[in-house]
Amino acid sequence: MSTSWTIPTVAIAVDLAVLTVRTERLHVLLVNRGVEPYRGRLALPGGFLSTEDEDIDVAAGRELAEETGLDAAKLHLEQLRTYGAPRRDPRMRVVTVCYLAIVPNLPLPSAGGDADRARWVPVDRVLGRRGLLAFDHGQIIADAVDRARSKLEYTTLATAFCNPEFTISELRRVYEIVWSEELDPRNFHRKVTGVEGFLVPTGNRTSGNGGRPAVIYRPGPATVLHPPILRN
Amino acid sequence: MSTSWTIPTVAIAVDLAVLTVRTERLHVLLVNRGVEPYRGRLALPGGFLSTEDEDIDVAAGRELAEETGLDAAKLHLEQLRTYGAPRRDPRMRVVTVCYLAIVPNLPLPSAGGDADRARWVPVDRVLGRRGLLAFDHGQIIADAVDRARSKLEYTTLATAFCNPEFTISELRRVYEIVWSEELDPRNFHRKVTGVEGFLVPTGNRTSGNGGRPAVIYRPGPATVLHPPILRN
DNA sequence: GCAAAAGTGTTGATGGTACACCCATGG
DNA sequence: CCATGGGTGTACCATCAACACTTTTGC
Repeated sequence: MSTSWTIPTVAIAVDLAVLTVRTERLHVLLVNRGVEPYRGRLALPGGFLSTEDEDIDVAAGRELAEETGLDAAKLHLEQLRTYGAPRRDPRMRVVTVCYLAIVPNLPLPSAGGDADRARWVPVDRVLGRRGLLAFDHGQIIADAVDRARSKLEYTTLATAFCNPEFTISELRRVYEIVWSEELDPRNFHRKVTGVEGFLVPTGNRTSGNGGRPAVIYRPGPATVLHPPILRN
Repeated sequence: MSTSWTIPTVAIAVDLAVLTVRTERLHVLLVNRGVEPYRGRLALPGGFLSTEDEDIDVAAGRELAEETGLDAAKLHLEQLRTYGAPRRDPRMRVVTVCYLAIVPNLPLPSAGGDADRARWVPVDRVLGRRGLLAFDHGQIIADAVDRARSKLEYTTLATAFCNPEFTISELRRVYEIVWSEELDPRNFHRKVTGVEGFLVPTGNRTSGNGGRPAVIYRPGPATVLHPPILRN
């Protein structure tokens, strides 16, 4: 249970709550547990922290890159919370440092992985259902979704859900899907274009979608929204 | 380096950033380190987590009660962040789960403790000074102050700095001192009395301070501020 | 009365919602 | 031409900063 040190040691895990928007719903990345405990249930991707010289934030980024196949430096990744209830893992004392990651609608969630590797699950299918998720991962997902919903209001987080180039309609759909709330397209347009540094026009426009072509934007340098875009 | 398990173990510490307002300044509770490393420097109060069955949130509450002599259940305590840089402690790999606590102006910071026990230090004296604090505790205090400043805007956190009964002037001084910003007393009064569930009048008034007596309030049931009280 | 602190009323600026209206494309 | 989605103008409403003004105490 402990090492030869007089200071007791505890296992530390790093888990990821990776959120994305796909097929008009908010999804979370989950893996099928192949081992006990909670064998067969769904769990957040993650792993134990080694004693090697790796910052926990870096470890989370490495995990994220492994799971998504993308460069974690280009994705949104932030610490969410640390969970340390005494018997959350029946094997031993485990404290989990959890991270919230936001990724765009990836073409392949787990292209070159194992059979039972990560898959996207709609958030509203896992929340409120008991017996589906391992450990306290239901609570963690709920906290992650709360954080994401809240940060859409006063930060530029929504662009992390979008591809590198996107239209204002696509950005608005992110808000609507994450918040489960309809927004007025006209007022939304004015709000987001009015925030300095939020959106940078690429100079290109969409075509072939029916209707007037939309200006295509890239994320700007701003990280906070002045003024914020508030829910109801 | 590791136990008989294949899972390596790491030491987990729980540290507290306890903030209060006293003598018209924001203070943080610090202890003098009596042992290496960083012997003689100031550090946040805290300790290692044992493997015993104690939730980390509960462990933080116990630490807070020990340091302040107050019932932690009646104080504001929330998780701040977890710090896990590889060499933040030169002895071994230590990951620290940090908590932010807010307490009123206590009559005694460390009444019945050791000689070099905890003491209150003005925040503006420790921030930006190198060589004064142990470990990465300067960064942690900066994060704690940021969190507190931000939460005054949209939560009822400010009442946690006040005694159980307080006037609107006292509440305003909390905002002004934590934000380092002067507020208009008249508009502030209207704002805080306009938020439902923020303040509950006790029916009593102050006397003997010169000037018109102020109504004395208790904290109400609200935890979030609708509408928020914003900085400039 | 006078100083000091508490509390109210009012005005002009600003930001938000609701919605009428115009623009640019595909079919 | 018409449907569809993109984008602008505007009227009305809530909120807020600024500050004149009233209230209630101690001295």
